[in-house]
Amino acid sequence: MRLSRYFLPVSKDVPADAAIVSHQLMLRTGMVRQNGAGIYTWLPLGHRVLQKIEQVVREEMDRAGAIEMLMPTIQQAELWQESGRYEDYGKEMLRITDRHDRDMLFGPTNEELITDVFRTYVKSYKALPLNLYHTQWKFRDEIRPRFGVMRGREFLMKDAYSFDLTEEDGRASYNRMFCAYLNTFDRLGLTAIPMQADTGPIGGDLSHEFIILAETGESAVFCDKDMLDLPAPGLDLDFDSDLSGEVAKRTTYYAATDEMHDETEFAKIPQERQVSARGIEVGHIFFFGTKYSEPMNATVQTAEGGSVPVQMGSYGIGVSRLVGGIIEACHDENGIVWPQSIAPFEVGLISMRPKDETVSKVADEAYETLKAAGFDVLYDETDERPGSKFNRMDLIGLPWQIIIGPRGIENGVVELKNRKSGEKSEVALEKAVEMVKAG
RNA sequence: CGGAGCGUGGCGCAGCCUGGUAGCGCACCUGGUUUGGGACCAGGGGGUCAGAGGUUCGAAUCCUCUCGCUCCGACCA
Repeated sequence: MRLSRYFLPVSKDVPADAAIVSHQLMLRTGMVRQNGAGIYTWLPLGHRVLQKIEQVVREEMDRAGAIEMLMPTIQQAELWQESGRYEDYGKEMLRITDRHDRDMLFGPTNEELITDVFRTYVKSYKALPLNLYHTQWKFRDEIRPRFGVMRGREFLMKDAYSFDLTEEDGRASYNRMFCAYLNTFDRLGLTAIPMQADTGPIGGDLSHEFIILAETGESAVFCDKDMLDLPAPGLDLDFDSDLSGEVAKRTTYYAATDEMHDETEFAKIPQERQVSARGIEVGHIFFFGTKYSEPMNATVQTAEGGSVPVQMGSYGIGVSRLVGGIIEACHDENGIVWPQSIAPFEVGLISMRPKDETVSKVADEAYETLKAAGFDVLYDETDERPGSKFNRMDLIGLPWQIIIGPRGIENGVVELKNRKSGEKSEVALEKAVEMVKAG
């Protein structure tokens, strides 16, 4: 993408309304624009990141055997009346009425809809296990939205739903999601800690929150330091195998959020391993058995000819929240430092003298070479001073910068800068391509 | 919903107390000089001062109401 043709409204000034660094940076880099309390327009740069995160989440869900679909944002009230949650959900549910005076709502989550889909089409235990997911906008009329996209009212969430014949199978599905989540967050450059969680209004008895540590996190969290060093299960994990060992490896450690915290248990950890910090919840998984299948009559026939309510779980990842969460974890005094996996562009190409024919020709060629190598490239060929170009590129945090100017051209090299380490090297373009590919 | 604060060009702010032709920095436009870490000079465009009532000869400024936003608390991906 040529910067002169792109839409990238960056700002030097820190917006007064933004209280935390990720929100400030998102506004300064022109990723989002606020429309109202907790409601945001995603501008091109922010939209790119959102889509990249969504894609990583999608790939890991697919790898774990989940199947993608798409459910609507606006739902009819009937299904919610059936499950009983139309009353239970309270004011957080945005209720609306259509022209025929029908009760509708903007979906805060999708258990009812998916259960309805399931009961309509699935009748036999032979179709199980089944895991269906989608990534869709949700609306929760929060009492107090805050911190930009971290607690918006409208937010993008990936939610998956598992269906199994028995509770034991259901727990196996839960374990698959547990491992898939660890891999997902790992790919996003995050250390996410699974923590025993309260099940809240969704219900059920088995639930974990996935928390990333950040000073600006909304909840106090406590865990064993050793947990932070556990590697993710890995992309070669066999999801058809028994994953209870992988899960147990991580659930034996002490890790709890504020509301589940047990000071006595925590004190049993050696002092130097006690981590007391703040965290951001980026994922939440539940196994809730027949909480919805029973009232909504979602049953399957068993091999014996009987009929039982299906065992369900639900698994959410806050995709739009992750944008803020990742920035909280990945920034420095100069701006954002994107992990390569989700950077809006992988390479920022800077032409130092766009008005100089030689420089411009070499830079244009480099642009084509980089694109051909498969990179997303933001090509700054604007006629601005070097300082503002460097600063802008640092601010938006692309992992690699390739700088092309008269000095390098004389020696047949480009300057490659790693945004995270700040390391600069003068190498031939081909070598730079290799280095970027290597990460 | 309880508590605190803020609404003045796109962004950051001053002006309000003590009423009298709306100002500064950034950004933007034009011309020129510049060009390896946010340049300089000259000229220029853009604001129903959140909205509605009221007081007054006169309101960004004083009074009343409404709306919006932010922060702290209880709730949550």
